[in-house]
Formats: sequence, structure tokens, C-alpha cells
Amino acid sequence: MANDKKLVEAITSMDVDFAQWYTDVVKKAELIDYSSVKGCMVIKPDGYAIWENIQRELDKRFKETGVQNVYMPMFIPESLLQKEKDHVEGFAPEVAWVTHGGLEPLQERMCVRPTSETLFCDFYARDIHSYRDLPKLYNQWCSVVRWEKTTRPFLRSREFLWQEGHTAHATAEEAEERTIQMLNLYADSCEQVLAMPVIRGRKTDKEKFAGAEATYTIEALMHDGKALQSGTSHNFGDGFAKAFNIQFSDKDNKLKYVHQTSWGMTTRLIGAIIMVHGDNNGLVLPPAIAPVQVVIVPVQQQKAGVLDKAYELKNVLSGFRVKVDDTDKSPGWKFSESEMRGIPVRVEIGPRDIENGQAVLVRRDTHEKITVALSELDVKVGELLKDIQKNLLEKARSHRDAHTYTAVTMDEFEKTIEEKPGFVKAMWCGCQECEDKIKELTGATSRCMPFAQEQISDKCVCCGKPAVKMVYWGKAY
RNA sequence: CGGGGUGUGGCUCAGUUUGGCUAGAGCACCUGGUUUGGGACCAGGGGGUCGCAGGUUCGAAUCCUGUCACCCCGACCA
Repeated sequence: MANDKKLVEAITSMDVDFAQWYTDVVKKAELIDYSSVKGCMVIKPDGYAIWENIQRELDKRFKETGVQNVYMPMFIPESLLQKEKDHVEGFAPEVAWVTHGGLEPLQERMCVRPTSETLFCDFYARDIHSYRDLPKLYNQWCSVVRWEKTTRPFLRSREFLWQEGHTAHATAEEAEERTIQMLNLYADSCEQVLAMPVIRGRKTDKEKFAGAEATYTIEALMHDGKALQSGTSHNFGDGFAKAFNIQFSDKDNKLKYVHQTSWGMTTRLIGAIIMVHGDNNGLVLPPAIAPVQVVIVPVQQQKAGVLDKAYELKNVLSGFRVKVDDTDKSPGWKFSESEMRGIPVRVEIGPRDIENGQAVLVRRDTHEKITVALSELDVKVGELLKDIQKNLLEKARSHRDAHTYTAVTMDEFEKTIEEKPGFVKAMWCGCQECEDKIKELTGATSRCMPFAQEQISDKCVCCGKPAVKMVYWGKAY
């Protein structure tokens, strides 16, 4: 195509420089803008609308499992943060502190929440007295602050939006069950809503959350072969309960500690969508979360009846999120623009089409063009959106599978990581020395110990001692 | 926090080496007209004081000192 060159100029090709491609897409699709605050971004209407759609889908699923939304303060007194030792050590290096109220120095400084375990615990300690008060299934939608040194839009910013669920249970079993339930909910949402396949598994001790007994994760593979942790679910056991003294009287009238969980997903998911589905023409959005699912582009819109027809079609398609692009740009410009923004389906309607009682449909994922009778438009668009959603998941899945390798020896491991970006499945003895050594040799970290274990060999890929787990390894964002 | 790079209209950049007339270009924007099936064209127009502070000089975007911000690569994190 003659205009390919122009498109390549507009967006850096992902094969040339993936990082630059990402930045170009984020900016050109108008998802964000940089702000005057280092590491903080302006989330623009399209970016925020994607988040709202993700939020809506997740929130609905949370509530179906009995979760209720609450809101906690954004400030945490230093003394509260310090109650759980591992937790404070994990987060202290990256919290922002408030030291003054107006002109007066504060008696005790407060950090801006990097996560709200301590606040929920403080509250639960006062609120829970009896087994009748359990379980507590609370979630909050908010922003948190972590003073990151290196920042990238959506992937790592100093302030980001997320949800954090915090539950308290009477028994360890119940807490573990909830931890896994939420991880599965995340994984299913990623696949069904974001069309993004994920590996479910457990983090090694080295990679687990500060203060957790066990951390479970879903790991996705980006187009460049790097892994992205896309959601985590933690089982705290009774560690926090003991630190914060959260006790209840059980049926047997004995005082017991609660067992807690927490789980979170963030705006990082938007970065994941970009890097999983995007192409050299820009963003590609799964229909389920696309702010605009269908764009109608009138051709020769100055001609009588064309714009009217376009609006008429918008009404016909009222079951979808539809926009008519009636700006005075040329059609070619509108085509490119809609592709840049990742709109799943484009409807072209011009005098020729009107005369023939038809319209041209173009799908964003395959660029395939089809002509349909106007009488079938509604049905066809519905089918197309479903098919795109399905196709994106399949494409992402086959990309991931094609970039998942196995290694039995360290030589194989190093060679694979170096030559073929992606996941490497390898056996592990369970000791952190091997984990550290693998990172040092290859730059890859353990992503997770998948629930779906495979017996690749009997020995640890690193030290050769008997293996206890098969682990997914990879370079990560 | 270490290494590298960049700051000049909204954006991308030229000009800086060797200081000198009114600081330039393309894109974007505004007005009018012609156009419209893959980023249209013509004409006219508005907009910058060169990241910031100080210094050298008759004269600074250009030289010096300091400072801030952003980007990339590493170490740490959703």
C-alpha cells in the first residue's frame, strides 16, 4: 500500500524499537499525556474510558462473589505502617511522606498509601469481634503512590489507579479458598474481557508480597516476549492479624486470630492490552472494553443524505458503543485515525453504498473488508465484534504458546533466553540460590510456579539436585 | 541510584562548533475557497525570546557556572 510509509513514520515499528512503539501508541491513541509531575500521567478520555470498562467488568464479578466496596483514607500514620515488619521493609523505600499540615509540622508523619493492608487491619481490629462478623469481604477502588525511580506510562507510574480487595476469614482454609477464587476470577476476566491469556500460579518466596504467606499471580506474555505480572492474590494467613491484634470469639467461645487475603489489579492492565494486541498501525482494543466499538465514517459527507444516513446507521446500531466521525478530515485520515485508536469495527458509508443499500465493514484485527446489506448491518456488526473478541484471544494464545520454551540444562536456558524472547519452562530445586543464579546468568526471574505442573525432568535446571517444581521463567516488565 | 542523551512556537527539529541584522522550517492551528472510497490542495493569517538562574561581553539560543525537567540503558517494583 502506498500509504504504509506514512503510517510507519507516525508510529515507530515494533520490530525496530518496541519501547518507542509503545510510547508512540500510548501518545498517538491519546490514552495519556505526560504531566508536570514526574512519573505521574494525565489519563485522557479514551484511556480513562478503557479503565472504566475494565472497572465495570471486574466490579460486577467481585460483587457476584459477595464483595462490598468501601473507602479508606489515603494517609497512613508511620506507626501503623510499621506494625508488620516484612511489610514495612518491603514498602518503606518507595513511600511518599506528608510531614506538615498547613504550616505546622506533624507530630507523626504520615505516608501516602502505597497499599492499604495496614489501614484495613487497623479497621478490622476494631470492627471484628465475633465469628458472626466474618467473613469481611471488602474492596476499594482508589489510587496509590509508590515513589518509583524509573517510570513508564501505565506500566510503572508514581501514582496509579487500582482496586485492592481485603478479606478476613475465620479459618485458614476459607482464606486460602478466597485467595484462589480471586486469582481465578482475575484470570477469567483477563481472558474473557481483555482477550489476554494468562498463566496462573504461585510466586516463589523471593517474589512474594511483603508480609504474605503465599502470593498467587497471573502472568501474561507481551508481544516482545517479556512477561507482565497482571494481577496478584495474597494469602496472609494470620500474620497481619497477630501484628494488628485482629481477634474474634469463635463458636467455641475461644479467642482466635482471623485469616486474611488481599488481591489487586491496576491500570497496568491497559499497558498489557496495548502490548498484547497492538500492531504497527496502533492500538487494537478488545470489543469488550473498547470505549468506541464501532466508528462510522461517512464518505463524501458533503453530498446530500450521506451524513443523515450515517446518523441513521448509528441508531440502527444503538446496541453498541458507536461514534460517527463527522469531522471535516478526509476519509483516509479518519481510517488511519480509527486504526490508531484501536476501534474494533469501522463502517464506511458513501453515496455508492447508499445507492446499493449496503455498507463496508472493516475489522481492526485482520483489516478484512466486507460488504453487507444495510438490513443486516446490526446483526453483522454484532457477529463481527464477537468474532474479533474471540480472535484476539486466540491470536494472543498462539503467540504465547509459540514463545514458550522448555530448558533442561542451563546452557539451553541461557541460549533460549538470549535468542528467543518468551517464557522458559524449567525445573527448580526450590532454593533461592538457584533463583538468584539464574537471574544473574540470564536476566530472567521466576514468574510463577504454575498450577498446571509438568514434569520436564527430575533435576533442577541450575544445580542438578532433585527438582520440586516446574517454574515459568522470563524477563519481566 | 549509576551510565548515556535531550531541552528552541502545540509537535518534530535546524541554527550552537567559529557570539553579530527582525530566530527559521515542516507538521498542527485559524480564515476563505476548491476537494472527499486509505492521512487532499491553494491563498492568506496567528503564535516562540531559545528549560530556569546567574555570569562573561558593546552584543548571548550560541561561551562559562549552577540548577531543574524529560527520555533511553542498567539495579528495584503493580
